[in-house]
Amino acid sequence: MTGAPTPRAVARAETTARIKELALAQLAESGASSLSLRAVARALDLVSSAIYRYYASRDELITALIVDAYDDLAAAVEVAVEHPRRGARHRFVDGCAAMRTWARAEPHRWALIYGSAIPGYTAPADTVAPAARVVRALCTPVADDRGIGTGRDVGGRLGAQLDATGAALDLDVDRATMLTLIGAFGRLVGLLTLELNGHFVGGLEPADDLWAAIVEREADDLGL
Amino acid sequence: MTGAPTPRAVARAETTARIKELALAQLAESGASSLSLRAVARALDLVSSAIYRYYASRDELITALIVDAYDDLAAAVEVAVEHPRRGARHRFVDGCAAMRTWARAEPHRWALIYGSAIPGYTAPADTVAPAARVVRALCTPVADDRGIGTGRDVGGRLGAQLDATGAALDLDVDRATMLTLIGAFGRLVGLLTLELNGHFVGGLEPADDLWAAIVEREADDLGL
DNA sequence: CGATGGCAAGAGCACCGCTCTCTCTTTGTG
DNA sequence: CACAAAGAGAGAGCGGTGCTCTTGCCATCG
Repeated sequence: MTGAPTPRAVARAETTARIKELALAQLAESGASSLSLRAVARALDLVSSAIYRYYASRDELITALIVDAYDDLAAAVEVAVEHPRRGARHRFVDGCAAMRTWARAEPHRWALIYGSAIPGYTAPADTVAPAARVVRALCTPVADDRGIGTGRDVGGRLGAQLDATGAALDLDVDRATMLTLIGAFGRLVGLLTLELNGHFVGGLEPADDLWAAIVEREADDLGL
Repeated sequence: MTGAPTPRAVARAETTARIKELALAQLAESGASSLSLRAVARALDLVSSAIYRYYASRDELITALIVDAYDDLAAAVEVAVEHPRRGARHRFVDGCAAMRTWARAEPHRWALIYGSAIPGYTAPADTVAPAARVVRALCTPVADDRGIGTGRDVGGRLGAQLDATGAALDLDVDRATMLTLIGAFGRLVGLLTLELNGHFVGGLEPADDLWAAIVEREADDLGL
């Protein structure tokens, strides 16, 4: 069945990939909300209606781009974090650096996944697994280094939520560490969002030093 | 000159306000990128081209909404922070709570100011003062409580950037505190963005307890 | 009173997402 | 192998968008 893919199937896969590729290029220079299926079709020498053979709607194309972006970012962080010879602290810092590097290189794709949701557009379930992969990758150095513990435990509803989150991410860390990790991830996302959206132009640009200082502090908080 | 505004000027101001008001309503239910001048015109019983007498372009209308959003959020935080009888820590915590309350009540406006920048749209200079007002309001409890100092100083380029930022915000705090404040603001923005965009639906929703725990930690870090 | 200038209207341009129908070609099967 | 089924593109079309330009009305001010 899968032995010899028919020429038509090959062509279809190729066209689908080209559409995504051209959409990405267009995204890079005009942003998500002005992504035009018609323009993609034009660039492909196709009539606009033909696009709908490949993506049922503009939202479906955007969803594909979102999933790709998550996967791409997650892969970048995973690679950065996967240095077996370095200590946990170095791996965490490298993971953070990889995230910022990716975000600065692909600000439009960053905006796609961590920016404001497109109005009326609700992310389908396909996106949650890739999204989780990103935060999981960033957390693995800490999980691998587990055993330190911050002393304080977290109880109540928040404790249960943290347990559930750790389980969903397949991370074996105590609650207090999980809380710190979520806080760290939130901080990274926030600072990156602010930087990419130009909120730092006043006096904090370039933000390399700021980023480094913050990440070091975060590593301290994580007991790395 | 300003003694008796002509009826025409009054009518113009009124129409301008109504346009903004209707645009805001439309924003609330459809999001920024689907804000339609034509729809606003229809709701106003105006022909679409007439809108351009009041706002030269869609971007200009959106800019007006952005400035309003900053001002509104800043006012909310300022009120929350202005309790003279409470201690600095309480005031800071209240300010953070006000920010989250506002963001959850007006997620579309939050997205407008802290979400991904609209493609091709570059925020005009008019927006930086209101934007600074927000972070300044959040920082005032700490600045009022100054004198503690975290011990460590920050040198180099980052130190200068922190000085510049403190000056731009008209805040008299030492560099290490400024760094912590920026980190705190970034974290708040990031967590709020994640929450509003549904990144917590897995297991952290509702995020009230998470928010409370994070803010308490932040207050600790600030030495409040 | 008469000239000026703000204001609304309407037509129009170039674009958009999406649907429908029609035709042609590839595919898989009886 | 022939033929029905399914896939792919083309084209027309609908209702929507931001924005421009021209035209005519009417309040305002010299």
